[in-house]
Amino acid sequence: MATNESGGRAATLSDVARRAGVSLATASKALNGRDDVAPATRRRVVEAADDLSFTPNAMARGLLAGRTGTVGLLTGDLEGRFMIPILSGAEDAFGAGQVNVFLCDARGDAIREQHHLKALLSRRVDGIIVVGRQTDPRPSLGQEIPVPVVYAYAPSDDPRDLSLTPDNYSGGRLAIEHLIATGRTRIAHITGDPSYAAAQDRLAGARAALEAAGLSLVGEPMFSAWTENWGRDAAAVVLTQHPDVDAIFCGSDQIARGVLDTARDLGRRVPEDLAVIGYDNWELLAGGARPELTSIDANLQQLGRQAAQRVFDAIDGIDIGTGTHQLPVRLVIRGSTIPRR
Amino acid sequence: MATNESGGRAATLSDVARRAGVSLATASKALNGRDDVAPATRRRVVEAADDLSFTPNAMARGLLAGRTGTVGLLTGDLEGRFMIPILSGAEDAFGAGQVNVFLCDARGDAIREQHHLKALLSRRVDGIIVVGRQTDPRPSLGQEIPVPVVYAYAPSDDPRDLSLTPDNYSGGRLAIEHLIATGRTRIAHITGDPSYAAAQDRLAGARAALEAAGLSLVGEPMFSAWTENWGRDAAAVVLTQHPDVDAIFCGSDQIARGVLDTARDLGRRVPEDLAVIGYDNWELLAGGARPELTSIDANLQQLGRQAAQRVFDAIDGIDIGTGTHQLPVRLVIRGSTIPRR
DNA sequence: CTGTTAGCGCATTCAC
DNA sequence: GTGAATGCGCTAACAG
Repeated sequence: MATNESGGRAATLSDVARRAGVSLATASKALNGRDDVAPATRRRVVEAADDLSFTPNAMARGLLAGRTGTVGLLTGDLEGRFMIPILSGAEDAFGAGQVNVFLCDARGDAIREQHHLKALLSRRVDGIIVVGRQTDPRPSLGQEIPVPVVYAYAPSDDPRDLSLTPDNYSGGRLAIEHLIATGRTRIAHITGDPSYAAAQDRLAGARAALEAAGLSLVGEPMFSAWTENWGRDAAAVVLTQHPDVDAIFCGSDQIARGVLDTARDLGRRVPEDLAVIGYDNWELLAGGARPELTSIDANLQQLGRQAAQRVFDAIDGIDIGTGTHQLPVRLVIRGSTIPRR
Repeated sequence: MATNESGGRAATLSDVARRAGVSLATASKALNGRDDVAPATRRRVVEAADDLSFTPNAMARGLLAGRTGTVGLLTGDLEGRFMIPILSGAEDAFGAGQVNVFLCDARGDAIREQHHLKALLSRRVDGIIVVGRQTDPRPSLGQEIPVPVVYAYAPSDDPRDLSLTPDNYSGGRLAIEHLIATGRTRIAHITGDPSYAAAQDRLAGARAALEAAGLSLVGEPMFSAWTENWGRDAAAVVLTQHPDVDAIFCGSDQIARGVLDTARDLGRRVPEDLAVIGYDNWELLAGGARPELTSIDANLQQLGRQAAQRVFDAIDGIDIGTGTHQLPVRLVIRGSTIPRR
């Protein structure tokens, strides 16, 4: 709880002006660092403002300026693993630029999303970032929004929008190239829900890399859920049906954790007998695994930062372009693919 | 990206009034559902507003009303595991009440926190929730804040503030009572960083429950890090030094995961030979474990919701009280403490 | 029922 | 250099 400082509302610029014995206009100039004000006067004003712990009313200011210095972050699902880094990156970028972020969680509900969108427009946000929960294209907010919109993670289904999404194809390719570089040739793939674009894109990248090396996947890719349990079960199948497999590319770190479990149960040494590579580079899972998990990092925080930057640019009138941009991912090598020295 | 709808700025209430052929005031009344306006007139106004896709300017409205319908969420560290549910709960509660949330991440930096606080006050938020990253008391924002402040998770160190924090003591007690109820008597404790109040409080609760049953911990509680690796290492020590241990109470789910690993390595069957209980009920870890992990859930989303409710109440002039309130936690039973039927 | 008037807090013309 | 007006978009008194 808190107490009001001076009995009533917050101090206003008139209060400051009165206390400093100057006019409202002069007080404004003095506090805003305009140079057509006498040094002595400025000092008096600043002091008065300080005494009253005056805080300029951003609303009043925004009303005049036409910009609010706020942006909306419209997320599809806060709980998701991928929101946080993106959100964090965006908040970081905006925070440095004196911009404040309205957080709205639509909870995967289109109605709620519409409601939040309306609220954001009512607040006259200068821009909006829409963060989806999957990398599958999502419905566009439409072209009628009066402020710049950038889609992050889940691209918009309208090519006239600007979308930033991780390059899952390259991720799959990177993973396989790394496995091949460490001498693996019998590579299987265990991944999550086949209805996810992420699963399909990573697989496509993986296949391209294999093909480029004159190889192909051992067995069919195994699809099911993005869970540890699925990783365990699938690995048991793979290692039984194809005992000569020397590497498994997993669609997520969770799956990879399950795979590691089963590998140990079946007496396969990782990485000597079997290399395992995950996806997402979720520190909690990758760093806690035994051995630690090599993984693909989608640079999500970076993605959030870039989305923010684009919104910034758009607000400044810079053309930010359109279309879906695939942002680079990176390989993080740990002990599950190369033996410790 | 987006296009401006009508070449210029967003439609204003005057635009609507003009188009409907009424005065500004009438338009306002019509749109705000005041009853002293003719039905026909209202229809015309609403229609005009619709045509122009008029969205009321919340700033202008707020300027008049003295309240903005916004609150600040000042977090210490977005990345942390505990922020999200709290944040999500708060956003949920506020969202239902037409309130929008400013998200500010201080990243554990006092300077940045001060900066964000200033920004929030400048935006004239109606209230603030401060979410800390640990349950240790944190410095108060002070009593000079002109709006209600509620501290969540990390309580304020000033008893004049209102703080909501999970009841770690009860959590420790619940865990032990459950183990005892399932027939365990040789119980060890492996937990995280001893400098965390959470570690100490949970331990204290555990000790109380043991004492009440005429028991005591097997060996000294083992403190180190909140990690899977520590859980593995510590479990090896415990199970070697005290082979007769029949239960391990872990300070976090991560630690518990490590303990499960070692238990399997050493041939202990869970839960038959050894019961393991975690803390936090992190679905990802608890649900993916083999067997699934019994754990203590701190009801963080609920905590976030309650914090929001308190802020609501305070805004409405209701006295929300002071002091640190310990919110109830709950036991979630899974296969690591009771055998599957 | 409807329209006119007066601000909310501030930045920005302009005169002085 | 400084101060008196003007208006951002809107709602709440009033008066017609």
